[in-house]
Amino acid sequence: MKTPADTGFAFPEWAYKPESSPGSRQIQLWHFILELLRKEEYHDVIAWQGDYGEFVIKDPDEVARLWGARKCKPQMNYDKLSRALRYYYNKRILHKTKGKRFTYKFNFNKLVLVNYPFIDMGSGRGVPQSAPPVPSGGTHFRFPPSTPSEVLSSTEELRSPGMFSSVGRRMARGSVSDCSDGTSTNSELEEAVGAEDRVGGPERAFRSLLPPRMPHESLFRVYGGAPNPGLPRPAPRVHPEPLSPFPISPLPGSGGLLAPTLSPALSMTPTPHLSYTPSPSMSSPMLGSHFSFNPEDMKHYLQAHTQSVYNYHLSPRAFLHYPNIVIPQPHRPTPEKPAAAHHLHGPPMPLSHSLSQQPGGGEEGHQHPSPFKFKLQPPPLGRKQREAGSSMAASSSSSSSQSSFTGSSQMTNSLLSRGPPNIKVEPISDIESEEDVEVTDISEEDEKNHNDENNEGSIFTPTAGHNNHHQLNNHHQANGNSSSPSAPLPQNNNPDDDPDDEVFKTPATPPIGGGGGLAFPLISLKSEPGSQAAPISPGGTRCIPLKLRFKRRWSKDQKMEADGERDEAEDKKVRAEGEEEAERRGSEVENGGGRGEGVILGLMLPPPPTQRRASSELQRATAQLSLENSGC
DNA sequence: GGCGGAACGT
DNA sequence: ACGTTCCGCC
Repeated sequence: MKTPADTGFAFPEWAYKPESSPGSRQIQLWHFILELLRKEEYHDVIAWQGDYGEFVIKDPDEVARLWGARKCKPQMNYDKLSRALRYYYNKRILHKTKGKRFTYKFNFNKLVLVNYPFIDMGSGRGVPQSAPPVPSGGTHFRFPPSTPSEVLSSTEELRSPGMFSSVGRRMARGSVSDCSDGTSTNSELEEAVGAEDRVGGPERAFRSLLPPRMPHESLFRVYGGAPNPGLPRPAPRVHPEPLSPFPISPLPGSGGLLAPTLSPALSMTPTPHLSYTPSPSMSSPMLGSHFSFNPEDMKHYLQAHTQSVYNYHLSPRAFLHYPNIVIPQPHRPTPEKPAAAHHLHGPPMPLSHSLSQQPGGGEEGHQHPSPFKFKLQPPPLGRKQREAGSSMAASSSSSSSQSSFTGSSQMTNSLLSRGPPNIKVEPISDIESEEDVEVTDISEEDEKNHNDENNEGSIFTPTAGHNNHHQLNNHHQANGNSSSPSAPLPQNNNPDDDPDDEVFKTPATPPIGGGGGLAFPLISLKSEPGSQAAPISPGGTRCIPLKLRFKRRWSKDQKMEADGERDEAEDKKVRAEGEEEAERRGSEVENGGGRGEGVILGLMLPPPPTQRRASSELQRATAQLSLENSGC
């Protein structure tokens, strides 16, 4: 559809659809809420509160007014707004914090991230409201290229300012407009937006992303940055000015960033998958093991996130650690993937230049889009059906599984590449779900649950558990030992995939491949095989061309997806039965369930090639995010 | 305050 | 799909 080919990413509908996407023409309530949350000016009316993703509407009437202004619905009031919010329960975008008035909580697990990798929700427990969205560094993010498609299609676009320009215009325009109604309340937001317009260099933006604070780092198993295990949070958060959150500020070029900082998105989300899984998605090709991720993949992935970040200027938390991720492999010596390994240690990839390098460095590379797919949330069931159920029975009637999407992570390349990427992974005992582990918690702690909720989880997770373990082992071996030559990862991989798969998978970018676009994958492939050989071994196992690996993985993924869908269906049923609570927790669930849906962000793989939307969408969405304000 | 159905609009 | 509006119920 939209831009088909080009893109590599597919997102969940709600998350990214153009319409739903943040920037989309018609802003969605949750995007709007997020927007308010990230602006200090509105902290008196709405702010992050205690738990991760939890926010409180301090002034319901004002929030409603602002929302009404944005939507040109002067009649808006909290009662109506809250109704809209309640619809998000089913979608799993939000849930109500019981017992607290006007307090809701985002289920970031699944969602967002993609779009808003950086959001910082309250920073977890620790930080109450503040959650500054801004990434550290003061860098402000910029919107991405105007449209995803563009981005995807042409690598250059990302870099080129021109892209932005278009966006900027839109934004600008948007800001101005008022509702015909006469209520022009939106001015405030809009102003902010306007500020955003300015476009800086995209590149900078990337760099800028940094790792802000990591609240829960500990939570995550892996964190990259070896360097900063705990970032002291120096001054990480810079709040942007109220009005203009994203000033132009150029980043510090050089330094910025830790280059490494990768996408936070992951981190934030509870969902593990992404977070960490960088690999998986990417990994598909490479490693299967838990963590495996190729540097390349990671890069791509990260890049993608980064972009998102920019786009959204969300907060950084997400990033946490990507910079160098080290994976400890307690048990098995082998690292994940061969390729990865060397990448990590060794030579920076070509791609890397973009982010990793310094500003002057040059062009960034290319961010080729690679399609990922993610599955996000499960589709909510319609209650209608339920009703129907009376007659029909709620059974599963409709299947609306939107859950999957793909995204591509184009950008990641650079991220990882930076130097020696070390990825640190915390010990994984668990296994199985890397994913689970990874993310976990962040937010959730509070909730206990675990249970089910996961409906979502259910979606994906099929059997991962068992398999995973098994697989994992394999992976490890593969990686480390290489003893198992044949199957190093890819094949079996299911393992990694699985979880990851669900999480995100990366296809090889087939579609894209052709030609025009660049598929990053391709690139990576080339690079790998190339000279650097895998450290691994003689055995050569790993040598498998990435392409093949991807392919294999892909296939699996697809299968997986299929499973996933089924799960969803089940999910729905379950829900129907009643699991409200579960649902609520669902979000949190991630911990446990992990894999489930979340997926998050982006990483999941793409399913059928056909589906994948392009990355373009992604970008588009991001770009639009900013636009949202404009509204009416 | 909060929930969720229903009709309706886009 | 995604609300918006209205409304009854707890």
